[in-house]
Amino acid sequence: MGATKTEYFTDQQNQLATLAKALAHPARIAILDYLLKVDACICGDIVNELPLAQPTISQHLKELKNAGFIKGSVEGNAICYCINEKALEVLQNYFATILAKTRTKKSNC
Amino acid sequence: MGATKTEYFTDQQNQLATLAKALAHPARIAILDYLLKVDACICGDIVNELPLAQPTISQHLKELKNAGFIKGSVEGNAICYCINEKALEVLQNYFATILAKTRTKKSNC
DNA sequence: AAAAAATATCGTAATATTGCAATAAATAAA
DNA sequence: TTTATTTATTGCAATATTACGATATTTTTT
Repeated sequence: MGATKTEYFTDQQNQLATLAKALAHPARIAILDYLLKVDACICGDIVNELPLAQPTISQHLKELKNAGFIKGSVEGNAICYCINEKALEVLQNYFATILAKTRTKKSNC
Repeated sequence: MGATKTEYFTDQQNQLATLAKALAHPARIAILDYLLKVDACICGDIVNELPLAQPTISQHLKELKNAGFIKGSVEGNAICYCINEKALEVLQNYFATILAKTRTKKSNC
């Protein structure tokens, strides 16, 4: 017990849950907020911006990158991060779809 | 260490992270899928539909309800659950907004 | 080549989540 | 009111996440 039983769910269900999990921490939302604000991609700046240690930020960036919310490119001895539309599109599409579906149904409870 | 430092982030950041966390499990996505499919609100049926024990389903339903994704109403000795648009609207709005913002910026990395 | 700067990784302690058996609570049916 | 039905709660073991010091890695600068 204790482990999520992913094998019992569909690929789509697991994918959406994985995307949601990547956003399930305020620091990762804050990182997206910051990247949206500064547009240009920074990295060590995020460490200065948020009250978390460098290894912690690095770990959060890795999760956002793995999930497809950001991308990073080497730039000198730094790494430049910025928003990746990919994961956002999947979620935006999901919520738009189920909201539309819900609205046609006139919820009855 | 080990605990999320919510006090260091904005209310909005914490709220979005909380909503995302509620969806960060395939069983909870599956519950939403099922509620969308059957429209009418069932409850013990979800236990029959998913390969998880009743207390586990009950716990997942509680999390979805607390986050605002579903609502439940007493119906005889059963409880009828159905989709609640509230939380969906917040997320749909969030993703639409940041996707639009991202697209105006022509990501540069 | 050595030192500096920027990130990533490792190891680990603290905390949170997941899943379920056992059991409680609440209402319906007999 | 007793029994059945349905859902919630409790307690706990297994697993996952969070945070960070120490350290490794990579590239730039000197």
